[in-house]
Amino acid sequence: MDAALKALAEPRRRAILRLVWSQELPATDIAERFDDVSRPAISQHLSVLKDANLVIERREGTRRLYRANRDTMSELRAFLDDYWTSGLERLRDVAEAAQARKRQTTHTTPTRATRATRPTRATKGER
Amino acid sequence: MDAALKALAEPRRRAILRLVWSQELPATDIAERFDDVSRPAISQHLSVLKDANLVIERREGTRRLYRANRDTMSELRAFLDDYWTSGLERLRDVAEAAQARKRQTTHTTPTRATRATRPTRATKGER
DNA sequence: GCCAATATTAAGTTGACACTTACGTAAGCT
DNA sequence: AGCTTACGTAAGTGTCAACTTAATATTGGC
Repeated sequence: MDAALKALAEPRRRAILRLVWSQELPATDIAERFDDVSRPAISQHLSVLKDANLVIERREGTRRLYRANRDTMSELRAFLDDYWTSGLERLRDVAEAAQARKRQTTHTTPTRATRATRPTRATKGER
Repeated sequence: MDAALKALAEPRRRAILRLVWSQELPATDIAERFDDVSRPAISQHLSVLKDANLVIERREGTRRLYRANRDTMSELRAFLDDYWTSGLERLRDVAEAAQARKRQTTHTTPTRATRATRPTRATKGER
């Protein structure tokens, strides 16, 4: 999902994905729509999209036909919908935020040494 | 919308956005959750998120409080839902693919002047 | 086998960007 | 005023990724 999001951050790839959204197209056809970029560039973009599972490649003779993988797109949407609101640590964070703030205003923090209540780190590992 | 998508491509920023999703937090509190990155780095991320309209900044004394801008998030979702399926030029593009291919074999177009017959390129300008 | 067509891979360049440390700035204390 | 806290900005660095041109697979037809 991380890969998909990163792949979509690039406008050119969104344009490509759009082209093959409702049509299967060979690489050449896709590259021809872009007059400001070389064919290898498109090929590389297609590779990224394929790795992110956003397009599906089908070989036919010497040609490679691409079409959007809509399933991944809906998975992505589900991910975006859930990601922020998925609870549990959500609640923990909120609770400790208040406590952290309180710790600060209640009294002039005597020292920084009171590290006993170390705050839970944000999840670096992306869930 | 482009900026929002690009901002979300970075995992750290997603983590930050998650932190302030249901709570307003001062910059320091946010930075404290990340032990593997410096405070200025977080500040820069917050700046990006703010530019992308994904968070809202509120000043209170010397502190700056951040919270997620959920409106932008739902706009983004709507954008993702519509972008690929929004028809019209979808069909035009497909139709003109063959034409573009044909035109290439003819004489090199002398000037860009023929605006009327100019093919609608894949939207580089994002819609 | 050889050639042409289709497309990716290799190698290198460039610009963006996620970081770092150092410094600047603004608001509240005492 | 001077100090501290809270935070952003400047400047520099290393890495990554989007592109280029040149070279390299595959496939199909002769």
